[in-house]
Amino acid sequence: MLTNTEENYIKAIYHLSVDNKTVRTNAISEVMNTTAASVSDMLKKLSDKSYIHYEKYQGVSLTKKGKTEALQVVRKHRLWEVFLVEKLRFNWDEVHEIAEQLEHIQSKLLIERLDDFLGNPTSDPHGDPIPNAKGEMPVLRQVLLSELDVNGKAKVIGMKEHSPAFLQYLDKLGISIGSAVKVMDRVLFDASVELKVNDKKTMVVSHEVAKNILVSPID
Amino acid sequence: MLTNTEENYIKAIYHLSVDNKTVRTNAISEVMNTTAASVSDMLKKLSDKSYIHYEKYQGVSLTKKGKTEALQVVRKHRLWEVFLVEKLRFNWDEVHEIAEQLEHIQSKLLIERLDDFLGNPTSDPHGDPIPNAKGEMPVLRQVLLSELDVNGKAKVIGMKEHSPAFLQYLDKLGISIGSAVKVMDRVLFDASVELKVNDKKTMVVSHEVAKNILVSPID
DNA sequence: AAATAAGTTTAGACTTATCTTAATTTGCAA
DNA sequence: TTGCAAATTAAGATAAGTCTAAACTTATTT
Ligand SMILES: [Mn+2]
Ligand SMILES: [Mn+2]
Ligand SMILES: [Mn+2]
Ligand SMILES: [Mn+2]
Repeated sequence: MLTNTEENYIKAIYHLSVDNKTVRTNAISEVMNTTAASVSDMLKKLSDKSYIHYEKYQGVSLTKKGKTEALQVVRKHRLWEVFLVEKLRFNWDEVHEIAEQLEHIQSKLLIERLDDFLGNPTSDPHGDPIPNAKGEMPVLRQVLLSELDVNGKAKVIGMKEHSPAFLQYLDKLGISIGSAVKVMDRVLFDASVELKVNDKKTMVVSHEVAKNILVSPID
Repeated sequence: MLTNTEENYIKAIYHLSVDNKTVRTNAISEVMNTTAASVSDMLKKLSDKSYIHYEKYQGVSLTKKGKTEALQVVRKHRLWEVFLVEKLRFNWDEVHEIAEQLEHIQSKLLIERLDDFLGNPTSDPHGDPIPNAKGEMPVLRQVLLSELDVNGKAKVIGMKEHSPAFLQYLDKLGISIGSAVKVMDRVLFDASVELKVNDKKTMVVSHEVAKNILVSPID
């Protein structure tokens, strides 16, 4: 089986594989908080066990086997986060560290029973999708921020408009992919949206802006 | 903090400390499935960290600190077992291995929330008492086997009669302290009890026998 | 008291997993 | 084509846990 550290490396590679580009050693060393040399060691090991495709100096990508493994770890992490929030009444910002431990518990049966117990959730408390037992990601419901109900929470998953002016404006507001947003209010007059971003900053954006932000609702 | 292995050693010492006698190296090596030499190494380490009282060649006992630590691990183990059986619908004979992993998860808050979520149970699915957050063992409810309801499950915690004849008879039946018993039926005519022991053997014992066996009901 | 057996400890070393520093090599962009 | 950033290797350190073999202690017999 995989050690906890191996699982963490594979998970890191998975998360760094946003587009289908190869993942670089330095990128991994950064998220794993270690040196490039250590990463090279581990890449060799993971390659020998055929969890990754590895060509020296060219970065890595997960094999089918590696991706399956990564998705299982992600699945466990997110299911445990749901458990902690839904059943044990943790806040969504308190659960990550504990889930980092729980995700390594080995028992297929346990995780299937947990999944059922939680009602087979499709996303975790942060709005991230939960892969099913086969490692398939659910298709995310996606709506425009302008369509979200008042008090609705969601996670920003993309922008419809890509002009620098728009993106720079979002930057200034502190809104980016992955941001958690909550609609605090909607102005009747012009459909401007009062938002809370990442549970911190409150701001108002115009309807024009809101209808260019794609979000995935969090139940 | 303690490593998982250190926690397991301390727990083993705790379980071996039935009376207040000292625990011998060989006894530990047996339950830990390792050699006496390895145990000696570890005892030195645990002694240096003052989890145990250790005099060479004289066996060990837990210090106050060590006992507290042991009870926390036992508490976690048993609470997780309750969770697995009560919430995830595992059978009581399927939960031990998983609890062996879960008992090492580090988070005070988690275990307190879990305890509340489970309704602050005082015994685990095997009838073993669950220490509270302070490490105090609950006083077990205890009744005579003769008083247990039909379909009631319990754990044997002692005998009232201590004659060799009685104890040898119990031996032959396979009933000892720690045995799980379930009352399958009670004969109206003479109050004989039909029992299932350790989820396996079914047998009939007289009322005279049943009223000399102390048990602790499992809810 | 010596001898013996049983139990325990020490010495020394091994394994596995992971990390580090300090070269060295490679790929690629200017 | 050269210079540099990125990546790899070499060599070794550390930590945790384990083992075998030899030495030692304690208890029990002669
Ligand atoms: Mn998380
Ligand atoms: Mn999450
Ligand atoms: Mn158990
Ligand atoms: Mn138990």
